[in-house]
Amino acid sequence: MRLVLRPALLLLLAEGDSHGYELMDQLETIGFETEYMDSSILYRDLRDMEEMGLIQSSWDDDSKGPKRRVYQIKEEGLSRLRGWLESLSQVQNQIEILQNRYQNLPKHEEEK
Amino acid sequence: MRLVLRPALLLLLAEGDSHGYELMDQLETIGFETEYMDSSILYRDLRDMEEMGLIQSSWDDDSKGPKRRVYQIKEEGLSRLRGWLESLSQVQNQIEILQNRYQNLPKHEEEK
DNA sequence: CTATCTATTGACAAAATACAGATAGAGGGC
DNA sequence: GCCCTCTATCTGTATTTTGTCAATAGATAG
Repeated sequence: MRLVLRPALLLLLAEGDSHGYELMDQLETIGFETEYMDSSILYRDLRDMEEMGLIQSSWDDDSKGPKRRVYQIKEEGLSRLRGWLESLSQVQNQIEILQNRYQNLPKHEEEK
Repeated sequence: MRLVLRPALLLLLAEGDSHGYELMDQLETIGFETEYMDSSILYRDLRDMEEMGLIQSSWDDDSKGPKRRVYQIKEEGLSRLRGWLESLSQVQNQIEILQNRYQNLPKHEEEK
């Protein structure tokens, strides 16, 4: 889900420059199961965020293998990240309420 | 977002039968800002979940005003709710990691 | 020379969301 | 009666977002 994916990508880039293929791996450290993820979504999000002016890219020609497009976070990316994290904490709050109220369902007791 | 909306609707129905218009209000108790929400999405989600066999509806003709379609959760709805809550706790985990790592960003210190 | 890993991109179908109404009963104010 | 507001549900359609699948291409190991 983009809801978490984009903030995750921005955070990783805030921690250091990276390229798509590497970000894919790094996402696992944030709890994403990238084995079931299609990478095209990630690349698309990166290009979208570049269009939005949150990150910028340049070709890394020195590395071996196919060329990499290396992304770097911009100031606007950092402030957007802050904003996204704030709205994510609202989501977190909603989920927490759901979990709590589920535990307190009357009929639920018997199934324990 | 459907990601949280549907589990929220199911939970409310697990707590007791209700109809669309009332659910709209009840959503606020789960942290939704329904003033900015389009009700058509809610009604569509309810009908979708009925098609999925998670809930069932019947007309309440006794109430005054326009007829209400009252929804009731089914067994399948309850087990689906469990499943959705489990995947939501993964999301919760991801968000938590993001928040923590954001707090630990090196450059971040200066801006405090 | 072919299979695999690295790395990015494009095209199209499918699903979700936003937006903008249509319909309709009940009640209050004038 | 007429208008307005509140309750209540539903439909259509445009737009955006996602998912899926495949194409391309350099490097390396066998």
